[in-house]
Amino acid sequence: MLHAHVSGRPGIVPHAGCLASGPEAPEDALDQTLEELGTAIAVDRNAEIFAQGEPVTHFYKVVSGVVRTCVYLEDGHRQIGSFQLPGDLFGIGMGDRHAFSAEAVTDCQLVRVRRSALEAASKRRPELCRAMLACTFRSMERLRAHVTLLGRRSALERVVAFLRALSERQHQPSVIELPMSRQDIADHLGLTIETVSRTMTQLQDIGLITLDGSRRVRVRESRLAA
Amino acid sequence: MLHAHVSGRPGIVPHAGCLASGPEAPEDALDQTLEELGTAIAVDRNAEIFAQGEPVTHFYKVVSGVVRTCVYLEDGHRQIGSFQLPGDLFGIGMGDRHAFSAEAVTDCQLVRVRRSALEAASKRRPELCRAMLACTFRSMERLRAHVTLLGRRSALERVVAFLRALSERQHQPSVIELPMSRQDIADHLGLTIETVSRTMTQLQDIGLITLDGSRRVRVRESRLAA
DNA sequence: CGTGCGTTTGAGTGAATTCAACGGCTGTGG
DNA sequence: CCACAGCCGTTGAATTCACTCAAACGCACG
Repeated sequence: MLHAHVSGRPGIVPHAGCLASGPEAPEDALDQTLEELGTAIAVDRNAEIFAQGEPVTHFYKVVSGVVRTCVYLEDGHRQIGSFQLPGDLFGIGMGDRHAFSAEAVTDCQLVRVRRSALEAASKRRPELCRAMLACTFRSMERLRAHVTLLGRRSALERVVAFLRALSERQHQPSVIELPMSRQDIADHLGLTIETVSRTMTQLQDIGLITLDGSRRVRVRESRLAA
Repeated sequence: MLHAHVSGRPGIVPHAGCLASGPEAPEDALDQTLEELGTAIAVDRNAEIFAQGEPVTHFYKVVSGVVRTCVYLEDGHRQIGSFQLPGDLFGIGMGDRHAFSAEAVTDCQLVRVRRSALEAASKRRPELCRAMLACTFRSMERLRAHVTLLGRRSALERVVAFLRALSERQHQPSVIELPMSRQDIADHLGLTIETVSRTMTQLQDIGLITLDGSRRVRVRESRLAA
């Protein structure tokens, strides 16, 4: 079911980090401003929020659900740069055109803000600019961590790191809900779907995790040590 | 370690893929401010500029030479996130501690600015904050491009992309000077030194490039097609 | 109770790594 | 000026890990 249903119109802008960014002190003002200036929209699972190459007209915040930002390569491959979880901002950038696409991994509730509105507000209120800066830096930290992950690590290390990152943002750290498909995970970690699957079962065989269906992972022991 | 001669440079240096960021319109103010507030320093080849985990006290701009920013992993591996070329800024971030190290690839002339000084200036002058934001966004674009590169591409594609990015920042696009070692390139592309070497000679066998010593590459034909 | 998609599992292949040795440039000291 | 040492880069051989191709499984949905 590929079908959009973005109340209003399709969207906007480049994204943020690697696996989300939680709200924090300096961003409270930004967060609040987005809510004030923005409008709530609903997006269906797998719907496109904005496409690579489109003009950047809006910024977004995830209220509920999960969003993926990805690049489609000439050879048909897809690279998922990051997943956005509730509380994360994405689409904030400077370019006139989106460098990547954003798509809903699950049904989503988003807040959408006109780029022009946010820019106008940030001119009046310098602290907004500082908040955006802080937000962007944190996105960059995560992106950098992802570069390190993709650099020279085994399939097992990648999957473990991925699960750990997810678990850190979950309420119940010992039970990880995977909102995305194996294909999504593979495209994020630079692996194939088969390798992700094999690695998961390998982790189960080792005794690190227990698979409860394909979308739920129970973590044995307290921690996923590398 | 102190050495001046920081003439205001004309705005040049377009930037490229995953290699640094060149000054542009919105950053001119930032660029100029750095020169005003900062002091010139010289750094020897392979010297450490700052280390992972150290408190963030300064920001830097490359005047001449090349800098690498890298992360050292527990297992001893090193991941080079990016190379900074003349005109590029680095070390700008929000955290109290550096998430990565910076080292001189060649002898370098840098401009160093106290973090506190820049922050104070940016409070007085909102346009500085906006300039930093723009600068950071561009860094992020490059980082994102690098993630895509590392995701799922062959050694040949990685090396070609790397050479292309370098050539785009070179005065003579058809002659690429490599300031860094094979090990540096390998750690940047997520490959081994042997694979980088083999791929280079392979490119030469194909007829795409000519190696003129290990640090100079002549590009045959006009373009390095993917 | 089928149908279809996503996931798992299997077998074989291939690209990049590891291990190992050689070659060549640079800089230093005789 | 030449000889040598040390480092960096290249090349070779064998191995390994992830990929490709292919088929079976299982769960959700109609």
